Amino acid sequence: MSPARGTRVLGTAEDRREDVLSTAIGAFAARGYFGTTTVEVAKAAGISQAYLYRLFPDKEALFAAVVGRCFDRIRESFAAGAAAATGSSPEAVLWAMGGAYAELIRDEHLLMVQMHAQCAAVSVSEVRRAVQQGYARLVEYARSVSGGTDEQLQEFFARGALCTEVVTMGAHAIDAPWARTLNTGLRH
Amino acid sequence: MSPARGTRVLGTAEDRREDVLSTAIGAFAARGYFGTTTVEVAKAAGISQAYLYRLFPDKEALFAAVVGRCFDRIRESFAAGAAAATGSSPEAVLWAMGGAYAELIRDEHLLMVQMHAQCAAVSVSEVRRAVQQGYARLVEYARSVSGGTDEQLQEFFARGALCTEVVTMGAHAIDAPWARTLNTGLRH
DNA sequence: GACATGTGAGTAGTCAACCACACTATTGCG
DNA sequence: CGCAATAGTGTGGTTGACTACTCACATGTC
Repeated sequence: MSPARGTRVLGTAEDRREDVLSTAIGAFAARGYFGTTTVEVAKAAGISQAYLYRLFPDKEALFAAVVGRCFDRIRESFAAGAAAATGSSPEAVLWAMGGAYAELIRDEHLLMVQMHAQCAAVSVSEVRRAVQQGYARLVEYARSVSGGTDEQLQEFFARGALCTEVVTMGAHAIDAPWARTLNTGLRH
Repeated sequence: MSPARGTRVLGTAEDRREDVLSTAIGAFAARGYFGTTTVEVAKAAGISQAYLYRLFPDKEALFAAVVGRCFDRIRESFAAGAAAATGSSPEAVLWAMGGAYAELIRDEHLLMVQMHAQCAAVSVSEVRRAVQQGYARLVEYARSVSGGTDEQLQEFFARGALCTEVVTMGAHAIDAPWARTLNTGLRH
């Protein structure tokens, strides 16, 4: 039965948590863990700050959960890329995963949260744990699905790291020799 | 003539600014632009917060200056490495510069400010300008002194980016397959 | 006397976290 | 079925601590 007009409709807390995790990526993207207020996150999710604090114990846990969510998305994109790879050599699979990742980060918010997570990892223990665990899963997944060597995997993630740096500093939109050097062959 | 005992000795404002730029690297390292207070920076430099604001117009200019200082140090380390290179091939020179850089970041503070600068670059215009300019100089310097190709230079900076990520998340101290994969051959 | 170096004591505003309370759904029971 | 008790969803308003930035004033230097 559909609810009467004008009355409030309640969802489940779990639904709301999902909403928050999705919208908070956009909220944290610009100024990261320290520079983003919990009010901004709540507003982005369309809930009150008070309720945000009922969904997550504190700001640290909230951000760590958002970071975990970002890693999940990346892992999913790896899987999609690997599934669509033309060929089964490590090179072909890694190349396809890189392409899927490049597609994923067309929305730059995710990339920036990734960067901010690295920064917060320095001094926020729960975030550091999330980043380490996220990377661990990413590396092992990439290894298992591609069968690449340590060197190939390292190169793969090094290019990802460079890509992140280039985009956060805005070099991908600059037309100068130094920027072209960094951008060469990068599919952001 | 040495000043009388117990009286205050004044330096020049320029000296103080230098002090601040050096000590502020340590202050900003842990929590970055948004997470570090100007009081902390002043305390690290041994001056009052009020005087800090006479030396720098605002927090943004202060942090941008600190970032510029970090890039200067990196450039110096590149020069030292290049000077000590055994051989003049691009590979040899880049390898030597990488080694000097690895030596420089034995003090992890510099590396972390570098990371935080990337993050702040997303939303703080003056910092973004400092990062772009710093990278531009770094890339062009590395190119001119090594004579490397775009591909070689890109690989060089990609490994630097990976190194930064690994250290900020603490993976260089972890003994697990995924961490070893990322660390392979990295001289942090 | 003129100017530079340097500080204590603010101010107006912001932030994370909390609490009392209102509203909605579900369940138990006669 | 009726209806009260219970549990879950959601918010306005507050608080105490903190933050970037300022100003009047003191001290040292030429």
